[in-house]
Amino acid sequence: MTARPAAGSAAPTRRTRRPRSKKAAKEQALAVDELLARQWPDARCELDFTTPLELLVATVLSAQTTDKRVNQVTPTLFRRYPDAAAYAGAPREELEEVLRPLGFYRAKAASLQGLGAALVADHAGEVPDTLEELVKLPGVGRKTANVVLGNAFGIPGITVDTHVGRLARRLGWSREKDAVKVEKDIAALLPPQEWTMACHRLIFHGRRVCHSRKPACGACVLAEVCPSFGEGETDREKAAALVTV
DNA sequence: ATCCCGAGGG
DNA sequence: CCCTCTGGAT
Repeated sequence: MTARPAAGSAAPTRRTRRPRSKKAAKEQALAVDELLARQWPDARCELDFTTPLELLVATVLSAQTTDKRVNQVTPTLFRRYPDAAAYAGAPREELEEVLRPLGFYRAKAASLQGLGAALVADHAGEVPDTLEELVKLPGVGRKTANVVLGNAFGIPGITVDTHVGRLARRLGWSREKDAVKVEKDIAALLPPQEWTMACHRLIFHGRRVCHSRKPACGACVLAEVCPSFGEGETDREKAAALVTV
């Protein structure tokens, strides 16, 4: 435990707000979640799928690729490879041809083959519904596993991708850069039933407003509750944001 | 040039 | 921790 300055004393000048109580932190997180829910009522998983296997495959393919482009290849993919065994037995070149527009197509083709083989070998061809089992599958990391849990099985999962990690830090929810630690920090702030949708909202917001390089703070509904408001903008933009608010 | 809801390997 | 895998949009 490190000593903290007494409340109300001449506060040390720091960029971030002084440490809040656990209760206040949770209230801020809930407020953020509600504001984002209002702003992005259509936030959801944007990958097209009808089964856990389809979502698992689509999520593996979504690495460094837009969901829109994944959705362009998955109809062909799902028709051609209807089950885990089909991916395991697919000719490598045939798989690569379908995946080529996505980027990383050789690695992704290998992932899908290995994934199909592992599902057949260890799970009777079915997609497991626990984090531990999912992350053991080749090509499936913690982020992919949580997407499948939350969106195919309805099991609360926190998806820490580039957006969720960045927004969690800007919102003061975490100071960590390690995704697993960020996940724990978010888990302590929001109730499990909010986890999956909260992540979708954070991702929507990250893509449309809270950009990595040039966040549009002037257009952000979280301006009043965000400890990072105004950071990362040019002076001109900061001034514009202030007069707009 | 930089960015996309990453994962695995060195 | 870094690097690589990859291509299309902006």
